[in-house]
Amino acid sequence: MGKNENKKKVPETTISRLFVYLREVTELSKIKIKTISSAELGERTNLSDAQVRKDLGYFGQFGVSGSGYSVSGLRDELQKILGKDKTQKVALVGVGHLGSALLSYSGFSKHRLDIVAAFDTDIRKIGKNLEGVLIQSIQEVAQVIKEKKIFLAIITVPLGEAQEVADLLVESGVECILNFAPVSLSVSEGVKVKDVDLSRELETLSYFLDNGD
Amino acid sequence: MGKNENKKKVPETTISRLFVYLREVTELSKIKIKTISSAELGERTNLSDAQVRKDLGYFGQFGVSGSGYSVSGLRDELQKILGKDKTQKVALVGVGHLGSALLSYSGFSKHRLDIVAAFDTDIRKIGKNLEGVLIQSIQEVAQVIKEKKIFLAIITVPLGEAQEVADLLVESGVECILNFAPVSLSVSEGVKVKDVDLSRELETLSYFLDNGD
DNA sequence: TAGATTGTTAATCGATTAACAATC
DNA sequence: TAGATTGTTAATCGATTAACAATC
Repeated sequence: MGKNENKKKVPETTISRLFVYLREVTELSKIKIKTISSAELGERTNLSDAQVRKDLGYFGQFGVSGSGYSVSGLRDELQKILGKDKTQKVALVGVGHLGSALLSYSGFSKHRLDIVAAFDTDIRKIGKNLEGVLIQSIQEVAQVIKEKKIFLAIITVPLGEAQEVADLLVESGVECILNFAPVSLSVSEGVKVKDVDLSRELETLSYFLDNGD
Repeated sequence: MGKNENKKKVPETTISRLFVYLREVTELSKIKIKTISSAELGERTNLSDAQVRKDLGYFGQFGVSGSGYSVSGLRDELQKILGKDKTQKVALVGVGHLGSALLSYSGFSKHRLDIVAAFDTDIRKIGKNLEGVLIQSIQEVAQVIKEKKIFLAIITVPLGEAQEVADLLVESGVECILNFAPVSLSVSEGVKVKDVDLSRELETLSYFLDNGD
Protein backbone atom coordinates (compact mmCIF):
# COMPACT_ATOMS: atom_id res chain seq x y z
CA MET A 1 0.00 0.00 0.00
CA GLY A 2 0.97 3.64 -0.15
CA LYS A 3 2.49 5.38 -3.10
CA ASN A 4 5.29 2.93 -3.71
CA GLU A 5 3.27 0.14 -5.21
CA ASN A 6 5.83 -0.74 -7.83
CA LYS A 7 8.95 -1.08 -5.78
CA LYS A 8 11.70 -0.53 -8.34
CA LYS A 9 14.12 1.42 -6.21
CA VAL A 10 14.86 4.93 -7.35
CA PRO A 11 18.59 5.71 -7.42
CA GLU A 12 19.78 8.66 -5.38
CA THR A 13 21.38 10.04 -8.53
CA THR A 14 17.95 10.17 -10.13
CA ILE A 15 16.49 12.18 -7.26
CA SER A 16 19.43 14.51 -7.45
CA ARG A 17 18.84 15.08 -11.16
CA LEU A 18 15.14 15.63 -10.56
CA PHE A 19 16.05 18.80 -8.67
CA VAL A 20 17.97 19.92 -11.72
CA TYR A 21 15.02 19.27 -14.02
CA LEU A 22 12.76 21.13 -11.65
CA ARG A 23 15.05 24.12 -11.65
CA GLU A 24 15.18 24.07 -15.43
CA VAL A 25 11.46 23.79 -16.09
CA THR A 26 10.81 26.43 -13.47
CA GLU A 27 13.03 28.78 -15.46
CA LEU A 28 11.41 27.75 -18.72
CA SER A 29 7.93 28.34 -17.39
CA LYS A 30 8.97 31.85 -16.36
CA ILE A 31 9.90 32.67 -19.93
CA LYS A 32 6.61 31.24 -21.16
CA ILE A 33 7.94 28.14 -22.86
CA LYS A 34 5.07 25.68 -23.01
CA THR A 35 6.58 22.42 -24.09
CA ILE A 36 9.96 20.70 -23.97
CA SER A 37 11.25 17.38 -25.24
CA SER A 38 13.51 15.07 -23.27
CA ALA A 39 16.24 15.85 -25.79
CA GLU A 40 15.98 19.59 -25.22
CA LEU A 41 15.77 19.26 -21.46
CA GLY A 42 18.76 16.95 -21.58
CA GLU A 43 20.74 19.41 -23.62
CA ARG A 44 20.06 22.17 -21.14
CA THR A 45 21.16 20.04 -18.21
CA ASN A 46 24.07 18.24 -19.88
CA LEU A 47 22.30 14.91 -19.76
CA SER A 48 21.09 12.51 -22.41
CA ASP A 49 17.50 12.33 -23.58
CA ALA A 50 17.35 8.71 -22.47
CA GLN A 51 18.50 9.66 -19.01
CA VAL A 52 15.81 12.30 -18.70
CA ARG A 53 13.06 9.92 -19.75
CA LYS A 54 14.38 7.13 -17.56
CA ASP A 55 14.50 9.37 -14.51
CA LEU A 56 10.98 10.65 -15.02
CA GLY A 57 9.77 7.15 -15.80
CA TYR A 58 10.34 6.09 -12.21
CA PHE A 59 7.46 8.29 -11.17
CA GLY A 60 4.92 8.08 -13.94
CA GLN A 61 4.14 9.04 -17.49
CA PHE A 62 4.23 12.78 -17.80
CA GLY A 63 4.99 13.23 -21.47
CA VAL A 64 3.08 13.18 -24.72
CA SER A 65 4.41 11.13 -27.60
CA GLY A 66 5.39 13.28 -30.51
CA SER A 67 5.43 16.58 -28.66
CA GLY A 68 7.20 16.14 -25.33
CA TYR A 69 6.41 17.43 -21.86
CA SER A 70 4.26 20.29 -20.75
CA VAL A 71 6.65 22.63 -18.96
CA SER A 72 4.26 23.73 -16.27
CA GLY A 73 2.85 20.23 -15.94
CA LEU A 74 6.28 18.74 -15.45
CA ARG A 75 7.19 21.47 -12.98
CA ASP A 76 4.11 20.68 -10.91
CA GLU A 77 4.74 16.95 -11.03
CA LEU A 78 8.35 17.38 -9.97
CA GLN A 79 7.35 19.67 -7.14
CA LYS A 80 4.92 17.06 -5.99
CA ILE A 81 7.48 14.27 -6.21
CA LEU A 82 10.17 16.23 -4.43
CA GLY A 83 7.81 17.55 -1.82
CA LYS A 84 8.71 21.17 -2.26
CA ASP A 85 5.56 22.17 -0.49
CA LYS A 86 6.68 20.60 2.75
CA THR A 87 9.34 22.54 4.60
CA GLN A 88 11.99 20.65 6.47
CA LYS A 89 13.34 22.24 9.65
CA VAL A 90 17.10 22.14 9.94
CA ALA A 91 19.62 22.84 12.70
CA LEU A 92 23.09 24.09 11.94
CA VAL A 93 25.94 23.38 14.34
CA GLY A 94 29.08 25.44 13.91
CA VAL A 95 28.72 29.00 12.70
CA GLY A 96 32.19 29.47 11.26
CA HIS A 97 32.90 30.53 7.72
CA LEU A 98 31.21 27.59 6.08
CA GLY A 99 28.33 27.57 8.54
CA SER A 100 27.66 31.22 7.87
CA ALA A 101 27.83 30.57 4.16
CA LEU A 102 25.21 27.85 4.36
CA LEU A 103 23.10 29.95 6.67
CA SER A 104 23.01 32.79 4.23
CA TYR A 105 22.81 30.62 1.18
CA SER A 106 19.90 32.05 -0.69
CA GLY A 107 18.97 28.63 -1.90
CA PHE A 108 17.51 27.69 1.41
CA SER A 109 14.81 30.27 1.60
CA LYS A 110 13.11 29.24 -1.57
CA HIS A 111 13.46 25.53 -1.12
CA ARG A 112 12.26 22.87 1.22
CA LEU A 113 15.01 23.37 3.76
CA ASP A 114 14.73 25.97 6.48
CA ILE A 115 17.48 26.50 9.02
CA VAL A 116 15.58 27.32 12.20
CA ALA A 117 18.36 26.97 14.76
CA ALA A 118 22.10 27.58 14.86
CA PHE A 119 24.63 26.64 17.52
CA ASP A 120 28.21 27.52 18.36
CA THR A 121 30.63 27.35 21.26
CA ASP A 122 32.09 30.80 20.71
CA ILE A 123 30.77 33.18 23.36
CA ARG A 124 31.23 36.11 21.02
CA LYS A 125 28.80 34.58 18.57
CA ILE A 126 26.20 33.28 20.98
CA GLY A 127 23.16 35.52 21.21
CA LYS A 128 23.80 37.14 17.86
CA ASN A 129 21.44 36.96 14.96
CA LEU A 130 22.60 35.83 11.55
CA GLU A 131 20.23 35.89 8.60
CA GLY A 132 17.38 36.00 11.04
CA VAL A 133 18.57 32.95 12.97
CA LEU A 134 19.59 33.21 16.62
CA ILE A 135 22.95 31.64 17.43
CA GLN A 136 22.65 29.65 20.61
CA SER A 137 25.04 27.85 22.90
CA ILE A 138 25.86 24.30 21.94
CA GLN A 139 24.65 23.32 25.38
CA GLU A 140 21.13 24.05 24.33
CA VAL A 141 21.20 21.71 21.36
CA ALA A 142 19.28 18.86 22.97
CA GLN A 143 16.54 21.06 24.31
CA VAL A 144 16.01 23.10 21.18
CA ILE A 145 16.06 20.11 18.87
CA LYS A 146 13.46 18.34 20.93
CA GLU A 147 11.35 21.45 21.31
CA LYS A 148 11.35 22.29 17.63
CA LYS A 149 11.17 18.66 16.50
CA ILE A 150 14.17 18.96 14.22
CA PHE A 151 15.18 15.81 12.36
CA LEU A 152 17.89 17.12 10.09
CA ALA A 153 21.11 18.81 11.15
CA ILE A 154 24.13 20.22 9.38
CA ILE A 155 27.53 19.90 11.00
CA THR A 156 30.06 22.59 10.17
CA VAL A 157 32.36 22.34 13.17
CA PRO A 158 36.10 21.58 13.09
CA LEU A 159 37.30 18.04 12.57
CA GLY A 160 37.98 17.30 16.22
CA GLU A 161 34.50 18.17 17.43
CA ALA A 162 32.43 16.56 14.71
CA GLN A 163 31.93 13.11 16.21
CA GLU A 164 31.05 14.54 19.60
CA VAL A 165 28.52 16.87 18.02
CA ALA A 166 27.07 14.04 15.97
CA ASP A 167 26.58 11.92 19.08
CA LEU A 168 24.86 14.79 20.79
CA LEU A 169 22.59 15.40 17.82
CA VAL A 170 21.59 11.78 17.46
CA GLU A 171 20.93 11.57 21.16
CA SER A 172 18.67 14.57 20.83
CA GLY A 173 16.60 12.94 18.15
CA VAL A 174 18.18 14.01 14.87
CA GLU A 175 17.73 11.35 12.20
CA CYS A 176 19.69 12.81 9.35
CA ILE A 177 23.03 14.57 9.31
CA LEU A 178 24.85 16.42 6.62
CA ASN A 179 28.45 16.53 7.71
CA PHE A 180 30.98 18.99 6.33
CA ALA A 181 33.78 18.06 8.73
CA PRO A 182 36.41 15.88 7.08
CA VAL A 183 35.73 12.75 9.10
CA SER A 184 33.59 9.76 8.46
CA LEU A 185 31.08 9.91 11.29
CA SER A 186 29.91 6.75 12.96
CA VAL A 187 26.32 6.85 14.10
CA SER A 188 23.81 4.33 15.28
CA GLU A 189 21.81 2.26 12.83
CA GLY A 190 18.92 4.13 11.30
CA VAL A 191 20.54 7.52 11.31
CA LYS A 192 21.39 8.74 7.85
CA VAL A 193 24.64 10.60 7.35
CA LYS A 194 26.06 12.21 4.31
CA ASP A 195 29.64 13.36 4.41
CA VAL A 196 30.48 16.24 2.14
CA ASP A 197 34.18 16.81 2.14
CA LEU A 198 34.86 19.92 0.13
CA SER A 199 38.59 19.72 0.55
CA ARG A 200 38.61 16.17 -0.73
CA GLU A 201 36.43 17.05 -3.69
CA LEU A 202 38.84 19.79 -4.63
CA GLU A 203 41.83 17.53 -4.27
CA THR A 204 40.24 14.75 -6.30
CA LEU A 205 39.50 17.14 -9.08
CA SER A 206 42.96 18.58 -9.09
CA TYR A 207 44.40 15.08 -9.27
CA PHE A 208 42.51 14.47 -12.49
CA LEU A 209 43.71 17.75 -13.88
CA ASP A 210 47.32 16.81 -13.31
CA ASN A 211 46.92 13.33 -14.67
CA GLY A 212 44.85 13.92 -17.78
CA ASP A 213 41.41 12.49 -18.10
CA MET B 1 55.39 4.35 -22.26
CA GLY B 2 55.25 6.38 -19.09
CA LYS B 3 53.78 5.27 -15.82
CA ASN B 4 50.48 4.02 -17.20
CA GLU B 5 51.72 0.85 -18.82
CA ASN B 6 48.75 -1.21 -17.70
CA LYS B 7 45.85 0.94 -18.73
CA LYS B 8 43.06 -0.26 -16.48
CA LYS B 9 41.34 3.03 -15.83
CA VAL B 10 41.21 4.17 -12.23
CA PRO B 11 37.72 5.26 -11.15
CA GLU B 12 37.38 8.77 -9.78
CA THR B 13 35.76 7.25 -6.69
CA THR B 14 38.95 5.34 -6.05
CA ILE B 15 41.08 8.47 -6.17
CA SER B 16 38.64 10.15 -3.85
CA ARG B 17 38.97 7.32 -1.34
CA LEU B 18 42.75 7.38 -1.63
CA PHE B 19 42.67 10.81 -0.01
CA VAL B 20 40.71 9.29 2.85
CA TYR B 21 43.22 6.48 3.29
CA LEU B 22 46.03 8.99 3.22
CA ARG B 23 44.41 11.06 5.92
CA GLU B 24 43.87 7.97 8.03
CA VAL B 25 47.37 6.54 7.77
CA THR B 26 48.81 9.99 8.38
CA GLU B 27 46.91 10.08 11.66
CA LEU B 28 47.95 6.53 12.49
CA SER B 29 51.60 7.25 11.85
CA LYS B 30 51.40 10.20 14.24
CA ILE B 31 50.29 7.91 17.04
CA LYS B 32 53.08 5.49 16.20
CA ILE B 33 51.01 2.67 14.80
CA LYS B 34 53.29 0.66 12.55
CA THR B 35 51.04 -1.68 10.66
CA ILE B 36 47.43 -1.85 9.53
CA SER B 37 45.37 -4.43 7.68
CA SER B 38 42.91 -3.62 4.92
CA ALA B 39 40.13 -4.72 7.30
CA GLU B 40 41.21 -2.28 10.01
CA LEU B 41 41.72 0.56 7.56
CA GLY B 42 38.34 -0.21 6.07
CA GLU B 43 36.70 -0.15 9.46
CA ARG B 44 38.16 3.24 10.24
CA THR B 45 36.95 4.70 6.95
CA ASN B 46 33.60 2.92 6.73
CA LEU B 47 34.65 0.89 3.75
CA SER B 48 35.10 -2.83 3.17
CA ASP B 49 38.44 -4.59 3.28
CA ALA B 50 37.96 -5.67 -0.32
CA GLN B 51 37.40 -2.08 -1.38
CA VAL B 52 40.58 -0.93 0.31
CA ARG B 53 42.66 -3.63 -1.34
CA LYS B 54 41.06 -3.08 -4.71
CA ASP B 55 41.69 0.65 -4.58
CA LEU B 56 45.34 0.23 -3.62
CA GLY B 57 45.72 -2.56 -6.16
CA TYR B 58 45.34 -0.09 -9.01
CA PHE B 59 48.70 1.39 -8.13
CA GLY B 60 50.83 -1.49 -6.97
CA GLN B 61 51.45 -4.04 -4.26
CA PHE B 62 52.06 -2.23 -1.03
CA GLY B 63 51.04 -4.85 1.49
CA VAL B 64 52.55 -7.91 3.09
CA SER B 65 50.54 -11.11 3.18
CA GLY B 66 49.70 -12.12 6.70
CA SER B 67 50.54 -8.82 8.35
CA GLY B 68 49.05 -5.97 6.29
CA TYR B 69 50.44 -2.61 5.29
CA SER B 70 53.21 -0.55 6.78
CA VAL B 71 51.52 2.65 7.93
CA SER B 72 54.36 4.97 7.05
CA GLY B 73 55.07 3.05 3.87
CA LEU B 74 51.48 3.33 2.74
CA ARG B 75 51.41 7.00 3.67
CA ASP B 76 54.45 7.66 1.52
CA GLU B 77 53.09 5.65 -1.40
CA LEU B 78 49.77 7.48 -1.26
CA GLN B 79 51.50 10.82 -1.10
CA LYS B 80 53.47 9.86 -4.15
CA ILE B 81 50.38 8.68 -6.02
CA LEU B 82 48.35 11.73 -5.15
CA GLY B 83 51.19 14.13 -5.77
CA LYS B 84 50.95 15.90 -2.46
CA ASP B 85 54.41 17.29 -2.95
CA LYS B 86 53.36 19.31 -5.95
CA THR B 87 51.34 22.39 -5.12
CA GLN B 88 48.58 23.40 -7.45
CA LYS B 89 47.89 27.11 -7.79
CA VAL B 90 44.23 28.03 -7.65
CA ALA B 91 42.20 31.14 -8.38
CA LEU B 92 38.98 31.87 -6.56
CA VAL B 93 36.32 34.02 -8.20
CA GLY B 94 33.61 35.39 -5.94
CA VAL B 95 34.53 36.26 -2.37
CA GLY B 96 31.09 35.99 -0.82
CA HIS B 97 30.25 33.82 2.15
CA LEU B 98 31.14 30.56 0.49
CA GLY B 99 34.20 31.98 -1.23
CA SER B 100 35.51 33.30 2.09
CA ALA B 101 34.84 29.94 3.66
CA LEU B 102 36.87 28.12 1.05
CA LEU B 103 39.58 30.73 1.24
CA SER B 104 39.97 30.25 4.93
CA TYR B 105 39.45 26.53 4.85
CA SER B 106 42.39 25.25 6.77
CA GLY B 107 42.51 22.22 4.55
CA PHE B 108 44.09 24.14 1.76
CA SER B 109 47.25 25.17 3.49
CA LYS B 110 48.35 21.67 4.26
CA HIS B 111 47.32 20.11 1.01
CA ARG B 112 48.20 20.35 -2.62
CA LEU B 113 45.88 23.24 -3.35
CA ASP B 114 46.93 26.81 -2.81
CA ILE B 115 44.63 29.72 -3.51
CA VAL B 116 46.95 32.36 -4.85
CA ALA B 117 44.45 34.81 -6.29
CA ALA B 118 40.93 35.97 -5.45
CA PHE B 119 38.56 38.11 -7.46
CA ASP B 120 35.34 39.96 -6.86
CA THR B 121 33.26 42.73 -8.39
CA ASP B 122 32.44 44.44 -5.10
CA ILE B 123 34.48 47.63 -4.81
CA ARG B 124 34.35 47.40 -1.03
CA LYS B 125 36.17 44.08 -1.12
CA ILE B 126 38.70 44.83 -3.84
CA GLY B 127 42.12 45.67 -2.44
CA LYS B 128 41.48 43.92 0.84
CA ASN B 129 43.43 40.98 2.11
CA LEU B 130 41.73 37.81 3.24
CA GLU B 131 43.73 34.99 4.70
CA GLY B 132 46.79 36.49 3.10
CA VAL B 133 45.26 36.65 -0.36
CA LEU B 134 44.68 39.95 -2.11
CA ILE B 135 41.19 40.42 -3.49
CA GLN B 136 41.41 41.88 -6.97
CA SER B 137 38.96 43.23 -9.48
CA ILE B 138 37.36 40.70 -11.75
CA GLN B 139 38.71 42.75 -14.63
CA GLU B 140 42.18 41.59 -13.80
CA VAL B 141 41.35 37.91 -14.03
CA ALA B 142 42.81 37.31 -17.47
CA GLN B 143 46.05 39.08 -16.72
CA VAL B 144 46.65 37.51 -13.32
CA ILE B 145 45.79 34.01 -14.46
CA LYS B 146 48.17 34.22 -17.35
CA GLU B 147 50.87 35.81 -15.25
CA LYS B 148 50.67 33.27 -12.47
CA LYS B 149 50.02 30.35 -14.82
CA ILE B 150 46.92 29.22 -12.96
CA PHE B 151 45.13 26.19 -14.39
CA LEU B 152 42.50 25.59 -11.75
CA ALA B 153 39.78 27.98 -10.63
CA ILE B 154 36.94 27.89 -8.17
CA ILE B 155 33.73 29.71 -9.00
CA THR B 156 31.71 30.98 -6.06
CA VAL B 157 29.72 33.74 -7.72
CA PRO B 158 25.94 33.99 -7.90
CA LEU B 159 24.01 31.88 -10.38
CA GLY B 160 23.59 34.58 -12.97
CA GLU B 161 27.27 35.38 -13.32
CA ALA B 162 28.70 31.88 -13.32
CA GLN B 163 28.66 31.13 -17.04
CA GLU B 164 30.15 34.50 -17.88
CA VAL B 165 32.91 33.99 -15.34
CA ALA B 166 33.55 30.49 -16.64
CA ASP B 167 33.94 31.78 -20.19
CA LEU B 168 36.35 34.41 -18.99
CA LEU B 169 38.37 31.88 -17.04
CA VAL B 170 38.61 29.41 -19.90
CA GLU B 171 39.61 32.20 -22.25
CA SER B 172 42.35 33.13 -19.82
CA GLY B 173 43.77 29.63 -19.86
CA VAL B 174 42.10 27.87 -16.97
CA GLU B 175 41.75 24.15 -17.69
CA CYS B 176 39.82 23.01 -14.69
CA ILE B 177 36.90 24.56 -12.84
CA LEU B 178 35.20 23.72 -9.63
CA ASN B 179 31.83 25.37 -9.78
CA PHE B 180 29.71 26.08 -6.74
CA ALA B 181 27.05 28.06 -8.56
CA PRO B 182 23.88 26.06 -9.14
CA VAL B 183 24.16 25.87 -12.92
CA SER B 184 25.59 23.31 -15.21
CA LEU B 185 28.36 25.21 -16.96
CA SER B 186 29.05 24.64 -20.59
CA VAL B 187 32.69 24.92 -21.54
CA SER B 188 34.76 24.05 -24.55
CA GLU B 189 36.05 20.54 -25.06
CA GLY B 190 39.06 19.71 -22.96
CA VAL B 191 38.15 21.90 -20.02
CA LYS B 192 37.22 19.90 -16.97
CA VAL B 193 34.36 21.11 -14.84
CA LYS B 194 32.98 19.78 -11.63
CA ASP B 195 29.71 21.18 -10.40
CA VAL B 196 29.22 21.06 -6.67
CA ASP B 197 25.71 22.10 -5.82
CA LEU B 198 25.45 22.26 -2.07
CA SER B 199 21.82 23.23 -2.07
CA ARG B 200 20.97 20.27 -4.27
CA GLU B 201 22.96 17.90 -2.10
CA LEU B 202 21.05 19.09 0.91
CA GLU B 203 17.73 18.74 -0.82
CA THR B 204 18.52 15.28 -2.13
CA LEU B 205 19.45 14.12 1.33
CA SER B 206 16.36 15.58 2.90
CA TYR B 207 14.24 13.84 0.27
CA PHE B 208 15.62 10.51 1.39
CA LEU B 209 14.99 11.38 4.99
CA ASP B 210 11.35 12.03 4.29
CA ASN B 211 10.90 8.97 2.16
CA GLY B 212 12.68 6.37 4.21
CA ASP B 213 15.76 4.67 2.80
C1' DT C 1 -0.86 10.39 -42.71
C1' DA C 2 4.13 11.29 -41.66
C1' DG C 3 7.17 12.98 -38.27
C1' DA C 4 8.38 13.38 -33.72
C1' DT C 5 8.93 11.80 -29.32
C1' DT C 6 7.57 9.05 -25.57
C1' DG C 7 7.97 4.95 -22.25
C1' DT C 8 10.26 0.84 -21.59
C1' DT C 9 12.99 -3.15 -22.45
C1' DA C 10 17.45 -4.98 -23.51
C1' DA C 11 22.42 -4.24 -23.90
C1' DT C 12 26.26 -2.14 -22.08
C1' DC C 13 29.19 -0.31 -18.97
C1' DG C 14 31.45 0.29 -14.65
C1' DA C 15 32.01 -0.24 -9.87
C1' DT C 16 31.52 -3.00 -5.65
C1' DT C 17 31.65 -7.30 -3.31
C1' DA C 18 32.88 -12.09 -2.66
C1' DA C 19 35.97 -15.63 -2.85
C1' DC C 20 40.23 -17.83 -2.69
C1' DA C 21 44.92 -19.27 -4.11
C1' DA C 22 49.33 -17.34 -3.03
C1' DT C 23 52.36 -16.06 0.47
C1' DC C 24 54.43 -14.00 4.49
C1' DT D 1 54.15 -24.81 10.52
C1' DA D 2 49.51 -22.54 11.22
C1' DG D 3 47.18 -18.27 11.00
C1' DA D 4 46.51 -14.08 8.89
C1' DT D 5 46.13 -11.24 5.17
C1' DT D 6 47.28 -9.93 0.67
C1' DG D 7 46.39 -9.32 -4.53
C1' DT D 8 43.41 -10.55 -8.01
C1' DT D 9 39.89 -12.89 -10.51
C1' DA D 10 35.05 -13.90 -10.91
C1' DA D 11 30.32 -12.84 -9.54
C1' DT D 12 27.16 -9.46 -8.49
C1' DC D 13 24.99 -5.35 -8.43
C1' DG D 14 23.35 -1.05 -10.18
C1' DA D 15 23.21 2.67 -13.26
C1' DT D 16 23.59 4.52 -17.97
C1' DT D 17 22.87 4.14 -22.81
C1' DA D 18 20.81 2.32 -26.96
C1' DA D 19 17.07 0.84 -29.41
C1' DC D 20 12.51 0.63 -30.87
C1' DA D 21 7.51 -0.37 -30.76
C1' DA D 22 3.71 2.44 -29.35
C1' DT D 23 1.40 6.61 -29.98
C1' DC D 24 0.20 11.41 -30.36
